[in-house]
Amino acid sequence: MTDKVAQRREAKIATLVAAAWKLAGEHGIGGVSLHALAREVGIRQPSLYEYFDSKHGLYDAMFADGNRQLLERLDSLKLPRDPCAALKRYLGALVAFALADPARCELLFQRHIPGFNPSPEAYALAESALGGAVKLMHEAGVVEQGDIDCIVAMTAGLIDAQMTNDPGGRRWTRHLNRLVDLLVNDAITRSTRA
Amino acid sequence: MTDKVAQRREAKIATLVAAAWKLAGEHGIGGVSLHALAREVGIRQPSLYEYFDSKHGLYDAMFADGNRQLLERLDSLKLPRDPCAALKRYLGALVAFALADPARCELLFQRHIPGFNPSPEAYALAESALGGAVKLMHEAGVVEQGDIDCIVAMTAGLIDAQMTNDPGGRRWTRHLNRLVDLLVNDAITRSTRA
DNA sequence: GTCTATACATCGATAGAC
DNA sequence: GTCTATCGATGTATAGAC
Repeated sequence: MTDKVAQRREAKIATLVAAAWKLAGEHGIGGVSLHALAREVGIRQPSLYEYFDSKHGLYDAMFADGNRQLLERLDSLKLPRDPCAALKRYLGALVAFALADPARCELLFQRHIPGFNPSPEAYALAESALGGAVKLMHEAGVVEQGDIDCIVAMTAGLIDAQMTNDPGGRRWTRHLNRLVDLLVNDAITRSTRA
Repeated sequence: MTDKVAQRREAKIATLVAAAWKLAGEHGIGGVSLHALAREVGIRQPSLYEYFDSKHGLYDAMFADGNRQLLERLDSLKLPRDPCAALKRYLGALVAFALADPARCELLFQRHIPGFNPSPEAYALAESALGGAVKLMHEAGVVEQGDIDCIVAMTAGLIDAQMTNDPGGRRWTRHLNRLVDLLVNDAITRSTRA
């Protein structure tokens, strides 16, 4: 019935998004064009408008899809009991995920698409991933917003430097655990002393 | 003589670059078009090819110009004698410079122009600014490349988070001095203990 | 050195037949 | 739901007259 129809439609959208990721991997996230996407899946470009309202609609679907991939990966982690160790494991997985696909990283963690802003529903998925990190920071004793901001920014800085200057390497990311320890300990020290 | 000609030519190029910065400030660095630039200075678009070989040539001139602005600002700093304080002053000036103009920051410190890579001469200017920071880190006792990388990445992370999430504010940048202290002290501790 | 004119490509989006 | 056809805008770059 209509369920079957909707199901096939969702499957087709998934195919389109997957093809879009393929193109993004080859030409960068900004290099994805609707013409190329249609060619990739064997249809004509105007037919895409049956599935996406606009190009931003495609980006939004990709944004949601990428964040769902991330959440899936984070949810599957077996976190150690020690809160700080758990935080390091969580952030390490996040960093590895970001670096595994530069184009995906561009869309999810950087702002490379002029005029694109994710829909509230898609953005909620991204918030969820960040929320997981914040929760672990709290458990590790990092409660001040400023200290949380620092850990987030430092992690993002490592990702960015690694991807820009040494893609595929470990020159920057190898310092993640040490820096997390450093910032967590500093945050705890200043919190308890206050 | 020919000096006068060359001089007027350089002045015109400077005018063009300034106009390009104006457009970049209004529409983002990627929103600078040669048509708009020509219109801005009252000439026709093909005439620009008298001054730049291509659009990347324009970007290269802007990249060099932006880095010259940065070096000028950094050179004019009165640095305190204490090496760590000097480093903080230097990085603080760099962060302020980066945040003062988002479009300039896009071109100089991020990689937002597909296919653009600065010429060796222009890139040397950027290296010079970074070199100043590295020199101060050395004087402050940070000698390991890994520790230098961390301070650089952390600083860039603060800039990026600040510009993306709170442009014009201080939510992230206010932690710069504290984090520099933290990372410098940690680097010194591990170096002398080794 | 600046102009007119234009080539040439890409892209997002829409109209309407089937 | 997919197609053909096409619009309309934007963009870089070149040829050649003045």
